[in-house]
Amino acid sequence: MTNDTRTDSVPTAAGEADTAQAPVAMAGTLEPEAAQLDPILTAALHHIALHGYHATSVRMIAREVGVTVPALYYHYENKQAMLVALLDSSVALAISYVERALAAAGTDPVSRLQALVKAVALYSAHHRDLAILDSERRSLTEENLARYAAHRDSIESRLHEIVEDGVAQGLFATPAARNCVRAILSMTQGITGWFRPDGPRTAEETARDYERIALAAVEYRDL
Amino acid sequence: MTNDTRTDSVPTAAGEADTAQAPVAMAGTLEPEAAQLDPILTAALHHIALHGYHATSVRMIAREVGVTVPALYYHYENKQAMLVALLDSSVALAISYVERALAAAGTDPVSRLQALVKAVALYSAHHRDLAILDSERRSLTEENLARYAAHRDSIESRLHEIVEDGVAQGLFATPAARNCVRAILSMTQGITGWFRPDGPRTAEETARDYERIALAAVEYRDL
DNA sequence: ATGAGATTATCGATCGCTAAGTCAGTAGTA
DNA sequence: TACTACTGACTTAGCGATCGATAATCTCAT
Repeated sequence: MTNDTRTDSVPTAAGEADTAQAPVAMAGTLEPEAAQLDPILTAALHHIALHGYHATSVRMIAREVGVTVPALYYHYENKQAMLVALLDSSVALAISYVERALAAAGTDPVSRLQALVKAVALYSAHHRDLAILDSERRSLTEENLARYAAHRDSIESRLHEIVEDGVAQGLFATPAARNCVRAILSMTQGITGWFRPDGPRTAEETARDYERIALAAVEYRDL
Repeated sequence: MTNDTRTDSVPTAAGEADTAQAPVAMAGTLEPEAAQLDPILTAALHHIALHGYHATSVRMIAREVGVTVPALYYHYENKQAMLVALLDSSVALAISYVERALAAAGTDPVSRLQALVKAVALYSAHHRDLAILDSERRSLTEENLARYAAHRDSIESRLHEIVEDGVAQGLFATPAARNCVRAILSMTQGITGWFRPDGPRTAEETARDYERIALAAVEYRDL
């Protein structure tokens, strides 16, 4: 009972004292909205992102929350339901980044490609734990995986449209659009693997690098 | 105690007819050398690549090999030692791909970049199971991880040298060499996530796409 | 008095791992 | 050739710990 697949987002103020939004011309501001996770999911995310789903026991989660194990099962049907809820939140947040960026990006394939790459890069850097969860999708049951994959693929579809558009308009010269899309998404999600918030460069600087690399990858000639 | 952390000499003489060993180092030819894994590691690889280290029990491995659990412990000190042996094999094979390709590539940064990307791409496509193991490195103990990371980083260092070289010679125009290197490696390793040997395109065709994308990414102007 | 939300206590299954025994093959000795 | 000793490669049996999950009960605020 009481399982909920919806993403409950309580719109409290995102108390993140982060660096100011990048004043990039014509690109909409992307505010990292705080992922509103209940204490159980927060603890689950912490452990799963660090050690993986199968290496995380419900007892670890309960201990971190400060409750006993059955309290977890009052809110979630089983352990898998917690992973599902986390992946739902994760993909929802990623898509909200992308939608918001594209909505502010106009119709030019160049600025749309930049916007999408910036969105995924900032999401990957600002929400590393959630973004890393993507690698835990193989622990989903078949139907849960199918649902997740559908949402996830929507981002790839958006990117594919943009690249095809750019090729059709003669802006991008890549002869391998499909693999270009895969490459761009792989490399941008790869940011989760090395980016550290206390590292030498900010997420915004990193995102700008990746925007340029992505434009170069599709062989945009006027860089 | 039969402990032995180094290259395990375990029954390898499984009479399996595999591809002929042809250590030919012709320019542009990368012979995928068969990964020589004993039956235990073969079974372990199969399960771990599919479901992950922590989701794989020693009983599953034993069952697939056709022996009992203690037989596994006669050859490997513990479960972790099997993962270590697999990751050792994996990184050794990857490096052998890269070394062989670079040895045949001359000194031109363009052809060296192509060679390295081709090597990693073909490794990722031809040995998906081994390549996917990279994501299991977080299940290593601290010192095992350090050893693995050192080997793994050597490939990144090689690529970084090549890119810096190309920039110094005015061949590559990228203003973000470090992130370019990360992006190229991420995207190329990402091939393991979608490539299927029975898919519409061969590993070699895919590798050629990625060579071009990588050259474009470092902003090589004469594509 | 009721129900949301937590607790105590415990279930059977499975986990990684090991002590001790079996047994075929090989080397050494006469 | 025949007997002995030894070793490598396994098996049977089972250890203690932990796993995900549940039944029954308790505690309050409404």
